Amino acid sequence: MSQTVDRALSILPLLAEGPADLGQVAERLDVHKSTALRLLRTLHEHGLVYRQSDQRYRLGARLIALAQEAMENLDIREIAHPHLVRLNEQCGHTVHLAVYEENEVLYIDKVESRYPVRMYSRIGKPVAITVAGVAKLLLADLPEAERRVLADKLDYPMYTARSTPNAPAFLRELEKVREQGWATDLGGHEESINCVAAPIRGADGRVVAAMSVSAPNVVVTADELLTLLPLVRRTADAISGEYSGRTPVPSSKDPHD
Amino acid sequence: MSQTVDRALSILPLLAEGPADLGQVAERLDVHKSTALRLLRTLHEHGLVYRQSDQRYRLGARLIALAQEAMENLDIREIAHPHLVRLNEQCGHTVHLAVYEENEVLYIDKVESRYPVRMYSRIGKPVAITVAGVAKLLLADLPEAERRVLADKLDYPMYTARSTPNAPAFLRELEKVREQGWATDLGGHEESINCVAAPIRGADGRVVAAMSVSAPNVVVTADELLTLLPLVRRTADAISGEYSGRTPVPSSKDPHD
DNA sequence: ATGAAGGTTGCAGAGATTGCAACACTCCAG
DNA sequence: CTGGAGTGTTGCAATCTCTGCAACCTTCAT
Repeated sequence: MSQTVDRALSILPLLAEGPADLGQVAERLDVHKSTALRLLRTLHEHGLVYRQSDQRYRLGARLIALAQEAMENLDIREIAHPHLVRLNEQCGHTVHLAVYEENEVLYIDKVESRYPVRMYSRIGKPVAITVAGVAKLLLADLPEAERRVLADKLDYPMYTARSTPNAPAFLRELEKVREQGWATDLGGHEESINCVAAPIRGADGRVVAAMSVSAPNVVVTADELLTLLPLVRRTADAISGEYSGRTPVPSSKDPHD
Repeated sequence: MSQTVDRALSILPLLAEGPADLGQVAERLDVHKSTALRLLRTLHEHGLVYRQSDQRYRLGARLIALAQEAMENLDIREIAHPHLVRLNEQCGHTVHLAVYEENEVLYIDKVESRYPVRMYSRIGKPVAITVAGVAKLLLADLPEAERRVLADKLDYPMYTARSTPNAPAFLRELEKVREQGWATDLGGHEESINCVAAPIRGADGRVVAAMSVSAPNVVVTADELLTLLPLVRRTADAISGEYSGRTPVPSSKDPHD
């Protein structure tokens, strides 16, 4: 909508791939070097871009700090965190919290497993959207039309033999998840890792976030993990209740109105 | 340098404070509503801004994902991580890695203490720059002129009675740190928490990052923590060596040139 | 020294951006 | 049901900003 800003912002994902010098940026944006320079300067002034000693540009520290603040402002995260910790204390496995936003599902919180074998994941990292239990729950709650459109746009990488292979299969899975009110991922992302997931709902019943417990086969079998389902659902419901204001929150700072 | 981009980027920190509606954004930017709308739209298209259900805007998920990539591309982080983990296995305490950039010091990696008592800190969070051991090391390495200017600009919050009180004291401390080649923070940020820190240097000898081990009094006394200094320094040196290419890296993917 | 490669600046023309005003929409009160 | 306030949205013309160019500067390697 705004050409200049559009160009400037296009620089960010470009630099996310790795540092680049002025010429490379200009070329990829298809603009004159001087134009690229001025855009980079503006980004630099705002701290979103940093110029390293070899004069190449990369993403700057303020970006990281901004993202940090963005996450802390997601109040679902604040409310959920203590519940996640408690769940982790009870079962010992890795607990994740994720939200959906504009065609992406992101982990926004994580409590690490107490077992030595941990799975790889990181807060802020986009989730494997076609297989993760939390992703299924979040997408299953979208209006049907939107769900169909999105399912068509997605790629269906076969991480393992049990990955969701294509859009129709995915839509069927979402329908199932929608009805049963919980989801699993049994080795669909990594052969040896399973997870059980449950939805967190706002006051209007819409799914605002999803949480999951994950563990590798070597620690517990899929069946054993499934026995945790009631606990996971209870935790999710507790968070839902607090989030939608049904439970008097133990102690919280006053909102500014 | 570029008015349009400048305005657009100014929206980000504004939204970092909390969600805002179109009118509020326009007012704070001192532009017409329609202008603010178009800037917000552009930010939205790039996913940096999200429109929540009540039509207010807040920072978007792509921002978080971008920051994630930014951090993963800091190769010092990649190189250092296994060393930090090993150090944590040896001593059991919380290990931090931090870098300096444009008047800020940021934690870019962290390995949690294995003890139940943990300190609060988060990757991406700006460090308490006047007291943290890692901050002292990073600032101590700046050219003297720059150090003086920066020291003057800083605030000196008295987190505790042992916090650095003012610029002259800070500069003296930096001088000391510079000479001894390591730093501590003994209760300067939180009364009961101490830390020992060591610098990581590039091939040219400049300090590119700093790492620290932190632990609360209730777990180990300050004196006990200090006995870890040689270990911390050895770890930092190992990272320095690998970072500046003196050590043949065990295995690494090919750079694209 | 010399040349090449990349970064930086002033300038005039082109074109994008701006603010305005009118319009759409939602919500609430009468 | 109707009217009105509060917001968000769009078309348009004037203008001010941004763009690309070309010349200049700096750094580095030969």
